Amino acid sequence: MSWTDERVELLRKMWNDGQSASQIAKELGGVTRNAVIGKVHRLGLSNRTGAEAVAAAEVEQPAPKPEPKPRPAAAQPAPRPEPEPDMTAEPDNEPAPETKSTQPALRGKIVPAGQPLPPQPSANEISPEALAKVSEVEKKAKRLTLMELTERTCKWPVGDPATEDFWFCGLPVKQGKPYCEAHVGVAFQPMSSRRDRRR
DNA sequence: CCCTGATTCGC
DNA sequence: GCGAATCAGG
Repeated sequence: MSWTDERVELLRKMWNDGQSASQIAKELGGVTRNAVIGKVHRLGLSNRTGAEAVAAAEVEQPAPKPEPKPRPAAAQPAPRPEPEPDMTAEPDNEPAPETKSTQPALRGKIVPAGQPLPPQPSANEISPEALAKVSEVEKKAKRLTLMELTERTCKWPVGDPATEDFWFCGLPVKQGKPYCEAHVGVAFQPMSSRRDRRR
């Protein structure tokens, strides 16, 4: 692969967008993160300042790092892969026997548009904190595509699969979980209380 | 261990 | 110019 104008442009865009070299490399394909970094330096845009060096990429993302107050609000966290009730509240059991099929849990079937989430038993017993954390995390998400997911990236889907505005969290997963810490919080719910169903 | 960017230097 | 190897750090 060579650095065509298009590829360089994408590189610039992503770099100025705050994407990491490895992410850019994955996006471009055919190059390693080293190649990307090397190119970045040769292009003289190693310094990600938006001060002035930015001559060709005016895609400034207004989100330096203020102190947003994401309230628990959350009325519809779009996705809910598998709110596994989790019977032990302890991550001892491996829900996914498959080691080869890297396919996310949401593989099943695409819910016929119209009925987002059929099974929603006693669902939302998730702590408001967890939800707040999720919405907060989604701002820092890597926004990976299905193909970019690895065994160490959070596979929590965000957005509507039917639209372009769909991606996977992509942040580092927790332990051997399929999700990052924040998403594990909502995916694996501990038994609310032992009273629920005195089984 | 996973990841980040920075540098070097043979090609 | 390119990027693998390496370095330095989180």
